[in-house]
Amino acid sequence: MANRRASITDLAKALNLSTSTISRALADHNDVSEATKKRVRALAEELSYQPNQLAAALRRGRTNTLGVLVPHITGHFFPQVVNGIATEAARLGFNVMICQSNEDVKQERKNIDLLMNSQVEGILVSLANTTKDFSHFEAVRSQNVPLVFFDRVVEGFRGDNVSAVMLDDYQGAYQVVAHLIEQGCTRIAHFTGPLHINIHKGRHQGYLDAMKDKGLQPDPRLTVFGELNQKTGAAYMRKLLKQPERPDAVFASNDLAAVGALQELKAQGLRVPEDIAVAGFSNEPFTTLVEPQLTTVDQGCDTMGISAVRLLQKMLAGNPDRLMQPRNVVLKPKLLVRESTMKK
Amino acid sequence: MANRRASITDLAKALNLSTSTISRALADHNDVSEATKKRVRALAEELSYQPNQLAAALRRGRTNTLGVLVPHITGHFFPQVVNGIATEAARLGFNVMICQSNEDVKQERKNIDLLMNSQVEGILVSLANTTKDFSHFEAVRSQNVPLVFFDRVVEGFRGDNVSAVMLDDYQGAYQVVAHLIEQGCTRIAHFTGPLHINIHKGRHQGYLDAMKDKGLQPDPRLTVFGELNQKTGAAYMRKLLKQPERPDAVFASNDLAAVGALQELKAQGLRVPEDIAVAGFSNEPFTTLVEPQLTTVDQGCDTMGISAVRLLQKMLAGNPDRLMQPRNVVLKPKLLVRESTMKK
DNA sequence: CTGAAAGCGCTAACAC
DNA sequence: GTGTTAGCGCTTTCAG
Repeated sequence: MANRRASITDLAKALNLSTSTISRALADHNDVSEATKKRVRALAEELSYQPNQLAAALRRGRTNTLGVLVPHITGHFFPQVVNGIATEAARLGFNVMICQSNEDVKQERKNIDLLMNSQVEGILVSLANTTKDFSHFEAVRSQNVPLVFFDRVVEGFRGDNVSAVMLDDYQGAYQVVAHLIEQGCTRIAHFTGPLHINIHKGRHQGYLDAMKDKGLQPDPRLTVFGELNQKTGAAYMRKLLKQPERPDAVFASNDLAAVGALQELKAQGLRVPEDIAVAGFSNEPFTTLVEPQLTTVDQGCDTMGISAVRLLQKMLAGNPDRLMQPRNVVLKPKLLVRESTMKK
Repeated sequence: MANRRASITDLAKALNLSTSTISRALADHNDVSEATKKRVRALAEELSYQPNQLAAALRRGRTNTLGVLVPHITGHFFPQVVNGIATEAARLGFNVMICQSNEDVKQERKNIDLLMNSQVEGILVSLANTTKDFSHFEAVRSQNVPLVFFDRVVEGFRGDNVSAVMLDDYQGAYQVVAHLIEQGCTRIAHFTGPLHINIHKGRHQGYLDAMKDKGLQPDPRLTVFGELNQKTGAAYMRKLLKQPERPDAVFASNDLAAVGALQELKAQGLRVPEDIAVAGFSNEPFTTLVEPQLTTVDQGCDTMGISAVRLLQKMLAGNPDRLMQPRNVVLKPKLLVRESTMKK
């Protein structure tokens, strides 16, 4: 009843062949006669033989597996990127092992260990937002397991066989603001998160530079710093509307805050975009479900996953004695103009 | 430079000890002297030794890994369930291997093979919606690898060590409709997907029974069958509004269709819920972002994941000679009443 | 075309 | 406390 799984040895005994012949037959080597192959396959099928990857990988010294570590497996962004990773990895013949850190350095460290213990051939990581110490990546680097950071990348940790893929947040924000100005807006407010996080820093700078380049002086009273969610977005909007000179547009660094602003405006009887235009960032699925539909920036999540895997693949394929220089890929975001900013 | 990973053998040589002692020291066995343990640990640290799980698992005959197969890794529902699975599995000391079938039986089959080859100790599956043939699960069952289906379960495939976790869709729909009737609605329309899919069947039946139980005769012209998304939801609504006797409520079998209906109503200048109430199903994140906020049914995704793992754990822990009878867990959904149906 | 033999890195009897 | 030995299931020289 316990039905031990059939092994190559079992097949060998049953067919009165050696294990090597069985192994070769199953691998479809050309130096095995068709007749034997047929017999082997038939029996394998009959016993529903399943090769033991553990043993094969141990013997070969190759697992054909990539490790992925993300802060969350939920939400919109990361699952999308992971999907890109999984798809591209499958295309290249790799399996993928996925872990989440839950934004916790402790778990991040534990998962990196787990991936290393599992003998993955390369690792793709997006950092927990509390990660300040990178010692757990030392082992990865020192054993020359290629490492690609994506989206949330490290400034302080580089080296051979360590690369990064990120989005050009600056560019994305710049495009949004330039578009708003083109629509005739001049007093453009900006909701931003903490500037020590690279995405917010980039988006904020893009906002400032676009303003200046178009000859507008950004009014510091129109930039609001803080948490960015639906609630705070609404609160920030309310605050701004109380000021004497109110804005004619809002660019929020994420979509949730933009929706909050949108709802507050509607609640106060203001029209969007006629009175005040609103734009977000990330192209969350709900941006097409609110009214008016929200202008935002698409981050090409799949592309990020795909690029990350390709980068890894390059390091894997490269000459092992001549490690790859660190390389950064910066992806171009895409402005999606929708109703919430279309004045003309 | 190539920096081969340190092995137990390396440690043994360096310290002039046997591999068994090293192995025991690292595992913190009590029959190794503290002094030796210290030396071993120190060197292991220095060489940043990483145990090779492959070898250990091969030797032990246990991988401590559960396999998960979902139709998608994106969207809202599945990542949430997978999160529940991963969290509970971690709590129980299991690793998790996640695959997606992309709703394709071919890939489903391939992934099941992959999981079996990887020697997972149990498998959690939500079926691709095109899966009609279950032969690929035969191998799983025949080798007594415990199997838990969740959300999308099979009717035709059962056996020892095969269980299922699902949502009581009937109950959820019943609650929604009972609530609508309580709000004074009598002409309640229903948007449903194809009835051969168990979730739609259950929800439809819940709708019918709730009506009848409350003394209302469901009008067949108010039930619309078809694809359920934002676009079709709007279209179905438009169609219904053209009929002479229009509904005073709509219960859509998913949230996207409900939002479509909502938008159509607003576009035609009707008030929700005053003129027509609207309810959906699934508690998608966007249901609190639309206006009015959408009444819906929460499926307790995490709970589903957690239950599935616990069920698996029970089978794993059970007497291997006395296989566990198939068991089904049916989870209770939770009605979330929001603005879109609050008439009173 | 097939077989014998070695070994991937680790663990677990079994000895002493 | 520590060492010896065997072997998990597979692949891969090397011989024939």
